[in-house]
Amino acid sequence: MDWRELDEPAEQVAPRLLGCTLERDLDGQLLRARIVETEAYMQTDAASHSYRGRTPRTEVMFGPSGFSYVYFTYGMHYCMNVVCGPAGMGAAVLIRAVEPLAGQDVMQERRGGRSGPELTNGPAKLCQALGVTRDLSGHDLRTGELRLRLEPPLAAAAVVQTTRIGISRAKDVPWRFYIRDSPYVSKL
DNA sequence: CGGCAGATACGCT
DNA sequence: GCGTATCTGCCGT
Repeated sequence: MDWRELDEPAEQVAPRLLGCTLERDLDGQLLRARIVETEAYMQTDAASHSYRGRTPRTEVMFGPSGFSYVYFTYGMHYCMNVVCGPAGMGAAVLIRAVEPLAGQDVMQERRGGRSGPELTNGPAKLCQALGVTRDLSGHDLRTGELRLRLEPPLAAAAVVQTTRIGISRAKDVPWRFYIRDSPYVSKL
């Protein structure tokens, strides 16, 4: 596991995180999930929270890579990012969808009884399933109650690159990546 | 299954 | 004040 890979620009880290796993310790249970969809956000990017410079909320995006950036939006949802490089730049990768690997029963409970892809096929859905809130923003993903495990990179042929979703600016930038044919992708 | 409205609070202008 | 890196339920096809 070489965490220096996260120092690369977000558009490079985003596809790299596909196939990697998230581990979450919650109420004595271990939850595991495989990342199947990501989006890159760079400081020079009008759609990024870091675009207009440092603020208390986005400070963590400008810090070292390998930490989480969790934000609250639409008055009720959390979304989680993996902070990446280059060092000193406000860049991060949004985790848009994951595939449950362990602890599906807990996730189902947390998701109001839903099952299958509805557990985690969206950035706010996966945060609800995994119990990720703003308390975990700025958390070191190498250790503690929420961890990222780097797995070997996927073959390029298994990765689809396209435009991002749910934004109003820089809509044409192709920085959304997902695993081809994964049923857990938020939207094709 | 696709489109639309409503929920609801926070950060930034 | 206003817009939001969203989700859900409800409607129609």
